[in-house]
Amino acid sequence: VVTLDDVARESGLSRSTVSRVLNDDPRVSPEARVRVRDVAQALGYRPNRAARSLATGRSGVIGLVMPVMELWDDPYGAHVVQDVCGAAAEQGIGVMVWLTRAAPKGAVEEILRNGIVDGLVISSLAQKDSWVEELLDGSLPAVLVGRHPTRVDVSWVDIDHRAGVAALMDHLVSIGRRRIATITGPMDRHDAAERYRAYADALARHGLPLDPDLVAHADFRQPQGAEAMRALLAHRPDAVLAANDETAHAAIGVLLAAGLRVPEDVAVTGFDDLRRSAGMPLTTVRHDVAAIAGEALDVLVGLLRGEPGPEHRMLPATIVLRSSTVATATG
Amino acid sequence: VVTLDDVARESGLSRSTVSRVLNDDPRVSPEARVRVRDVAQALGYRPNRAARSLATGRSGVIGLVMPVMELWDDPYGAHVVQDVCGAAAEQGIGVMVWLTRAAPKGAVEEILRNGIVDGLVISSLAQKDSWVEELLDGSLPAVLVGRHPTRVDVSWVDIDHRAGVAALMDHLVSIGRRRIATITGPMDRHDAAERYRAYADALARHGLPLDPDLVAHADFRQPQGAEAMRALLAHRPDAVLAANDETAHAAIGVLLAAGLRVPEDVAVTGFDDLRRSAGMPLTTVRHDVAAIAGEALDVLVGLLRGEPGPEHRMLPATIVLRSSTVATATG
DNA sequence: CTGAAAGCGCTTACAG
DNA sequence: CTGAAAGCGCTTACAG
Repeated sequence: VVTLDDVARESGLSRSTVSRVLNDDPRVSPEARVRVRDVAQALGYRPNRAARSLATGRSGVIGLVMPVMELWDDPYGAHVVQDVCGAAAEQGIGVMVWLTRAAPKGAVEEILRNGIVDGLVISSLAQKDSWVEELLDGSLPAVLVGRHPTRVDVSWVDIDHRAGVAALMDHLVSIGRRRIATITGPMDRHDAAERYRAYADALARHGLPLDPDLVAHADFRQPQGAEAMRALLAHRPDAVLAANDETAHAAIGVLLAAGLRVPEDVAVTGFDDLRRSAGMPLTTVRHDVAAIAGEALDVLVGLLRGEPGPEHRMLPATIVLRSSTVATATG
Repeated sequence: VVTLDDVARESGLSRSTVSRVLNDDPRVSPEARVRVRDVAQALGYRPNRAARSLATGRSGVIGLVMPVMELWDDPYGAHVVQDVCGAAAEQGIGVMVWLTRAAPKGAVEEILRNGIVDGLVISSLAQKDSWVEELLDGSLPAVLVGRHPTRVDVSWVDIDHRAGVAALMDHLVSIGRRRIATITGPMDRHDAAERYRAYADALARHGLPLDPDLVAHADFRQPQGAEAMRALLAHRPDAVLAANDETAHAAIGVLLAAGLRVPEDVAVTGFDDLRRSAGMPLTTVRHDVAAIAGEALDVLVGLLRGEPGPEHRMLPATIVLRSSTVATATG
């Protein structure tokens, strides 16, 4: 393989200069810059990451930690993995993934001291995960994705779940719905809890009662979502705010099977807009995971550069109207 | 941080000896071994991976490459990620994950030359993925997970899909079913194609006709699976071999909704047994992804040690009988 | 703007 | 069985 020495020899310059060019150090003459670039290109030079890492003390690799369960619930988790990896790749940063189990004994220690990652992106929607706290108390710079923790001393990036749901509720009320039911997600998850809270808040804001009969619990997945919808049926809602798109699709299936029209008889909303589904076009909130991942990486890179933390970024939630609530919508 | 030098100084031995102890080199006296271990422990020494990597030319990190789509289709993909990471962690090996998109231009180059991984675990069920070929033609040792490629010069680990389906079919025939329908997976995937082939083979073996009306196509996911089952309903099958568990559950839902009894009127089988579902206990084939991941890692570690390849390992498929085919089964 | 030199923390022939 | 020494391929003050 070709090393920095080879490039130096071939270009007639010193290793120092070659190194500077490769690291975009401004203290290099334009001529040297061009020459080095050309030679490096011609020789197909690629810096040795281990050597660089040893010299600088940084690896150019970050860790992504996520409970493996989040890969199950809905498309969200997979999007996080994909988009964090994508955003990192764009910056030449590598990603090591730890999919933690429920009780990751020793895992925290292992992650913190593995000695290969510079910092951490942590995705945990669970309301209380002791291992997250342990990780945050460790020595690695870290940023939380998709969670608004109770702790205010940690950096996080999240979208505004409550604003999104508030917009959906306003929309439902504006089209004349008054018996608005909800199917929640797993309430031990931060995002599900936030969305439910926003549902309750919106009812109050519009002077509507919070009817327990109109609240059904599910787990973000279709089978449970369908079950919840069947339970709701007896109470004749004229709208259903589902905690996510999967659940919304399941609900629509049940409604149609029961001979009801969507949206004429019952309007249905979802949350996420992560994948084009076979079902009816959904009025929903766009959960832009790619944007979240990009922001998270941005925050982490800042921390790695020594910028002061913590940094908090709340991304706006965009509502999209489609035919599950608006009969005339093009979808 | 504490380095190897610190351990050497503190233990009164040379760096060479300390290094040997840490690498389990047999040429060390028992006394030295104990002394070094104690001191290292007391000081909380952790080897610097970059330094070790630079000295040895190996990183102790492998790459996992998988099309991001496989995370969507069914629980299988997520299991691969989880189990490969788990198996690697047990051996102190790190994993970098690349979730490739459909057309990963530049990605192959990036993966091959990123300079940080020693070898690759590649998971691709697509029948033809040009990037897989490119990766295999690269300079990194690699093992394929869950695929039986056309190329015979590459190492792979897979379970015996055909044997699994054959066993399911024998079982269905043995309980008297003759109008056995199937709901396939996406036929451009190797696993789906294998399972379908085994279905056809089994029919022939039992002298049963392959009736096109009894074949419906789906994509491993519930909505399409339900659709396929509805299409099948008109042709009155007495059994349904679904391409995976998700599809089987969807099929059962449709059957029950149509007023049919499972298994009395229609027996249903799945494939995977990856997660405990809320639905009816399924007769299925156990797809032991953890075992596959373990074998794959074993093969890769062997290749990294310089053992000659390619290595091929076909794992047996275990069939489990439950109440979706056997009314008396305990589930 | 450029280069010689030291150093990052390990491993591994080589000599004893 | 043990140690002194060279080397892995970079970066970065330091001097010019």
